[in-house]
Amino acid sequence: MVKRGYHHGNLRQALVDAALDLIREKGPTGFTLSEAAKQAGVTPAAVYRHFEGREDLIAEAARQGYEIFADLMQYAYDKGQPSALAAFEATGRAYLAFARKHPGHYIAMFESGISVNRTPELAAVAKRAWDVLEKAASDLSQHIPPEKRPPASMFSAHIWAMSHGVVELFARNSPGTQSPFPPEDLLESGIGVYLRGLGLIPPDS
Amino acid sequence: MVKRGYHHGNLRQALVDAALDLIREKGPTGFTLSEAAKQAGVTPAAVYRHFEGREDLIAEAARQGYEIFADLMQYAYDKGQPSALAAFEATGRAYLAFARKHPGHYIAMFESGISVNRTPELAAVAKRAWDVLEKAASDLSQHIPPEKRPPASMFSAHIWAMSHGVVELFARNSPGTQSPFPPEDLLESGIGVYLRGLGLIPPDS
DNA sequence: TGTACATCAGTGAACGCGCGTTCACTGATGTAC
DNA sequence: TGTACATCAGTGAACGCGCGTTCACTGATGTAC
Repeated sequence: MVKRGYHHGNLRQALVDAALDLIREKGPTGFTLSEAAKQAGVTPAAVYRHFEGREDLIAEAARQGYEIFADLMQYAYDKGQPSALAAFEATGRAYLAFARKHPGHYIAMFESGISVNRTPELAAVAKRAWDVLEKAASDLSQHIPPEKRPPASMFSAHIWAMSHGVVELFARNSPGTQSPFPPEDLLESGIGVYLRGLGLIPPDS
Repeated sequence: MVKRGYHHGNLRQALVDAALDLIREKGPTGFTLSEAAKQAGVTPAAVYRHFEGREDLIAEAARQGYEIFADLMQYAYDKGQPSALAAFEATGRAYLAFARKHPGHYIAMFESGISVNRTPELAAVAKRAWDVLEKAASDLSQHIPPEKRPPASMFSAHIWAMSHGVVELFARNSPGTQSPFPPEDLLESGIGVYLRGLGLIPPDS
């Protein structure tokens, strides 16, 4: 435990961390500025030294999430090189791994209702993450004859949609109750079938 | 405009309808029991003649949504008969059509945080909808040699995940900003690639 | 058909609560000389 | 090295608000005779 007196030292980040905890535990609805302040050991009013308000705090949590997310995607992509297929599949797995490992960030990003266009910084970092996936899809589609090749943006949108759907429906408690299969397997097999449909892996495994 | 005096006549349903409107407009967070009551032209206290409370009202909205949803899925399935492929594709389209046409219901069902296991009725009707999709997937997979055939529940989970992902990311305003493609096209092409991957439609369209 | 009465579906006032936000303030820290 | 002072980062009290919920009530409706 770090000693502190009147001045906190790093209150801004402590508030973001508290917000992430609360968002994870209680959902974006249950999160309150006052409680985040309390958890950081500080008066609600102190929050206003660092953020414009409640929304601004959530937005910062989401921004940090996108930053981590983009880094993870980039790392997965790099690690899969030089195989375009390996790189692509690694980014798919990274998506789910991120959702699992950083649920607070994930919720702040995708379920809190804050728009990615809220600030230019937020839009930029979201685009960075997205671009990694699109790059991986683009690399991979070089193996498809040009006349049969779907646009990389469509390709990656399909994968993003399936990944997001698996997370929302099966990797969290909400409406899909529990999954009939582990979400990781579900996503991996789903992407497998999809890639087979594009002729990128052999028709029979 | 229907005349009414002291007694409303059909307050229960009027409250559900008001809730659906508010949920659509302001999200599940923005929805308040008091406002729903006001919109139905009634005192907040009157709500308690018909519902146990706020959550119960949302749950009823979700239940009605699942009812409509299951009916739509069933109708699409039936209409596609006797072709298993046509039936399956129709259910996929029905998913997106439902989300578009009944956004309030969709949000209450999938984004409001209420659990499908809240009541037996809710669980039952959700299962009914889900079973139609699984049946369609099961019919269709009869055309796959048994040893290569994925479990129908996995098959349908993939499709559900992609459908849900497309809706969440691209058919609503939230984080995917706007889609690079119309969501309907995105889902249709995604499912097409997937079915090709299962060998259910010819490799080259 | 008319009356008495039970039941039902609403009212309206009140409650306690926690929220986000504001404000003047003060204690701690850093810096110029 | 010591002192004066500006700046910074917190406090704590207060605010107005709308929320969900409760309660005793009353007006409207339906039914038995």
